[in-house]
Amino acid sequence: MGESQEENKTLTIADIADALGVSKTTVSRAISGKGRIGSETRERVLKYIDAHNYTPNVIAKSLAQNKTYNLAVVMPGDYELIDLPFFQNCIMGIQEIASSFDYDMLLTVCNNADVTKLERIVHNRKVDGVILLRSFMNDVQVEYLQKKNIPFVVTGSSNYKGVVQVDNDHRAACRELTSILLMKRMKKIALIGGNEEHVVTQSRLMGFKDAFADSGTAVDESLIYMNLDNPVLLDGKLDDIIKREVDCIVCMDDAICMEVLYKLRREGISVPDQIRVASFYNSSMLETHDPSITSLDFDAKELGMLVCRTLLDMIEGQKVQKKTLLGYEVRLRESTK
Amino acid sequence: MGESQEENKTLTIADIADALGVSKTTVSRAISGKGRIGSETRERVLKYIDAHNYTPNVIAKSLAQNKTYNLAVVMPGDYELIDLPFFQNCIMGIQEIASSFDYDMLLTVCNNADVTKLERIVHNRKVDGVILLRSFMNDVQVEYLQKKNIPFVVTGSSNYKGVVQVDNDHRAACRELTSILLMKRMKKIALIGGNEEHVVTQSRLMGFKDAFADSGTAVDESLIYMNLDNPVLLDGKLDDIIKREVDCIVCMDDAICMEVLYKLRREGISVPDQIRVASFYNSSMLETHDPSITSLDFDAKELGMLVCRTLLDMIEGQKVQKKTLLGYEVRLRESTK
DNA sequence: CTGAAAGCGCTTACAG
DNA sequence: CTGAAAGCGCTTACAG
Repeated sequence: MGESQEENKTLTIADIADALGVSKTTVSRAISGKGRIGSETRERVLKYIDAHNYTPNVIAKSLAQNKTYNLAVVMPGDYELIDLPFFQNCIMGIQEIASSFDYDMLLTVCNNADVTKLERIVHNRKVDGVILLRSFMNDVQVEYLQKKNIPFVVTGSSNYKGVVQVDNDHRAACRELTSILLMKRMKKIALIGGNEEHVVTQSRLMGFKDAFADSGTAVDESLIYMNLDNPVLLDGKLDDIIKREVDCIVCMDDAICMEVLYKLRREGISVPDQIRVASFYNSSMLETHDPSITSLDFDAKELGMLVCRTLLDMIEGQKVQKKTLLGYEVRLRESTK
Repeated sequence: MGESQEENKTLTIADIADALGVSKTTVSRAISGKGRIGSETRERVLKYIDAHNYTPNVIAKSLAQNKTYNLAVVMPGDYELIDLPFFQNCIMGIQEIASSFDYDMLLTVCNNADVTKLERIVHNRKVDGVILLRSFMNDVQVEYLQKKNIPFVVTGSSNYKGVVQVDNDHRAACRELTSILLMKRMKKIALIGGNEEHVVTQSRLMGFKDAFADSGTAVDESLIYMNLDNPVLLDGKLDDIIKREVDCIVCMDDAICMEVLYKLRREGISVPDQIRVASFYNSSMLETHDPSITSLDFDAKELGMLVCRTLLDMIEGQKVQKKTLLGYEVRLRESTK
């Protein structure tokens, strides 16, 4: 009796203990690998588990250990379409690492203005840690998480003290690309940037200025146009920029770059003959564009993987590096010939 | 004594019971609203909870109720870039509904060939139900979920029996758009489709054929090109199609449509003067394209919301409609003038 | 209307 | 090396 194998009845640790004539403690130890246990006993338990296709109840484990084996990933709600591949690849990277450690990923969408979704998740104790996919100069999410003292990592850079961050080295990348443009004897370079509230915008701006400093040239501040993530505003400014007959337009991101290219086409201005164009970011759009557009290239998936690994380390209580910078590549293409 | 309010100590139901001099049972009932309880007692408990910022421990609740308050959303791993906004909007819709019912969304990426990630989640009992963002003619995920007898809903259509599905009415939409093209006296219409394994591809094909049947015209099967999601293959076939001097090219999705437009531009063939173009799907790419491209428009966010609502109903044990069809809009633009 | 008690399926001091 | 027992924070028959 009791020997029948009902496939549907989900096994518990108690069932296994009964079947094997050992205690639940022993079974638990065999599974977790913690605590002393005879290797022969362990083998027996493991073999039984394997044969009967047992999986521990993660919820019960969670309650006992006060851990959820879940990560929250916060995606900004106001993304540009063109940024989607970046987030997506990043998420793929996170997923890959998380699941390999038996963690799951709880995705939520938040605007910087509205953190209630994040609050709910944290307050409900549904996650062991949080990944922010974007950060702001004034970041309500960061402040909330710091206050709550919950492990979190920012994808990108943060100006807040003590925040663990993993980023590509945007500053160095923009510096290098800008230097190349300067070396190609472009004098009047216009820089068009988006939301100044994004930390990455600031990094890019600094990299741009670094290059000028390196070359001993003064930056013409009047050629730096910021906060032009709105297409209508941008369009107006572009009329100015075109009138000023710049050698090159450098766009801080691809959403802006696409608008610029669209405008130039409408105005019948040819790239690169009449004006050069480059972008500080790289979507596949730019690569297949005609002409192809010079840009910077970052590996979003790798970034996601590292962010996730860092967060898991923090959760396990290991020391982690405050700030990790990943590489980049400069893609010189036809638009700056 | 015991009156000090330590902000950091997380309250439990037992603390509240103690403080109020009632039993845990009573507190639980006041919170859940289940079971008989005096309204005065309930008020007292609720007031205390509110004042002390108590949130129930969802994990403990999960264990007791054998429910997780989590949903899994499975995103295909082999998506086209251009489809990303669809998935994203869908996910936004799901999120919105889920969180309003205090459910969270566990996102995972799976190829049809590899369901191990999904299996892990289900096996670990981390979710109460699953949403599949895409389905296949032969769908390992569907088969797995059916076998496991776990509530799930498919976004899109499924040919499997008994699967709950929410979809836009692709067939009717394609029928209507095709009918319009036929009425505009286009005779030779080439249809270019992607992966025949996707259920939606079949629906679109049927809609296309419906329109011909309606108009009493025979479909020229030789003008129907399928499985051309590979750009290189597509390019070759397009040479054929161009040679055959069709009036119009209808693309089953926007990835294909972009390739077609790219090819036509390279060949110096003007749209719509020399050839008309339409797409059975609508990305923002087509709208801003020059010329703008006639296409079908679906509301992905609405779809996501309804899918999620349906799944939640299933989880709560309510009867749900086997198949729900949502509307669409035909966007006639310059490319079929 | 209310409460004592058992239970959900694990983990983990503690004792041996 | 192994086990009995308490505990994680809820829910829910059952009894009153």
